[in-house]
Amino acid sequence: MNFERIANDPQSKARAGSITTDHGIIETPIFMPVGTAATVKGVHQRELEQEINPDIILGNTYHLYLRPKTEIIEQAGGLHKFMNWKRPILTDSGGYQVYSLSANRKIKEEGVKFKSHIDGSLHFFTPENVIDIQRKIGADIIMAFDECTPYPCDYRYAKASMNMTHRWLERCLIQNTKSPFLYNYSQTFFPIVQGSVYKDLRKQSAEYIASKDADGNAIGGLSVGEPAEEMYAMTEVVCDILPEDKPRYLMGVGTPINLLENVALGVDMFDCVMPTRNARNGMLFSAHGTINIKNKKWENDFSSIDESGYTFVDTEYSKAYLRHLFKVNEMLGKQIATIHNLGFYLWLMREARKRIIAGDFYSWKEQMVINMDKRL
RNA sequence: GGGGAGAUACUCAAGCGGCCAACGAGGGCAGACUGUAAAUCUGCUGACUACGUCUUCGCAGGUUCGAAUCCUGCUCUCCCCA
Repeated sequence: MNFERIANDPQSKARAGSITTDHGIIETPIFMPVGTAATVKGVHQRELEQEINPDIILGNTYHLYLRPKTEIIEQAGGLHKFMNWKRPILTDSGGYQVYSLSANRKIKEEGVKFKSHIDGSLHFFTPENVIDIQRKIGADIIMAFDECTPYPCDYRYAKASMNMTHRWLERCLIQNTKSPFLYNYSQTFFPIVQGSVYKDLRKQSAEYIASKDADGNAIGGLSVGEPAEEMYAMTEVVCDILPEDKPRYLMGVGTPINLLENVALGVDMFDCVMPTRNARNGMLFSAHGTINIKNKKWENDFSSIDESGYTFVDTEYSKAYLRHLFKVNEMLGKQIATIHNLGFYLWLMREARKRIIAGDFYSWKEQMVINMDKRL
């Protein structure tokens, strides 16, 4: 994997770049749609590729390991072939499930014992076997096994958790060098910065992660309930330490405004379930704010979903029609909303990239943040 | 014609003397959602001059301190037999 920096914004720390992988080029900044269970929920691969057009998507180690099971993906020849997606894929390690499934797991130094949310069976994730599973899944970018620190979190816990994530990183790195690629392309490993909302911990963690000289670095443990200002403060601290010549991935973020603010701080990659999950729940994002398409006010609004036309659904369907589909709980409504939201998110990042290259990103971002901070 | 059952809020449907403005579900209205246990979850849903008041359980009377609940009559609906 190779990262090339193409432009820096003169008035912020935003940068435009290009990541080359064996499955294609990723132009940054990028938003990566989340496809946890080998599908970006509600979207056909054809629509994803041709309409939404992201350079890379996500998969999830924990969920794929449980279903369909790692071996099945291996038999299929890797996740790309299994799900018919030819562009790059990044898999999260299951570190987020350590956080989100906290009721069903036990953390120890050796690893994390999970009780399957599907059948109650016991599973043990370690830094080593998580690397092995990700080998078999075959994502282009694989993530370190970490603990996504909860919020709020006291200093002592945050520090201990961060240190454990660092120790786990050492083990991930060893395993990553030991285990050969299983398919005919290479996989890149990203370590993850933790440290909760404590600047000194974040600084310490970022320095530690930077010392590993990985091909890309991730910032985890944010967007877990903390105020946006705290998130920005942490990404700023961390981005200033992580190497400039390597892509920076802010995990799990976020709202369109979060994306732009973090791009301005030097983040290159994002992923978040928000555009897809919220779409299924009737929330649409746009350059002028968010709308809840289920609201009565759209009942007889026959204007197009979004005149900007990021994807075909924006201009081919009206708000009134989309509201109707939601009211009668037709699956097409969720599909249309998902395509729209992802189309918008991807447009937002492409536009940011253009602005960075053009040199007017900062003023554009400032105006966009104001425009998007509305409820329509 | 004979016998039986029933009418409860937008709908379906509990309640069968006071804890009932009335369970529950649907519908309606609104809110939440940030490395997806989420096509999920939460709140409100008789009216108001709103921590109180008023009007509601087919209609009209009655019994009772007190009725959606008991009694009488009426109207309507459904089922069975002829």
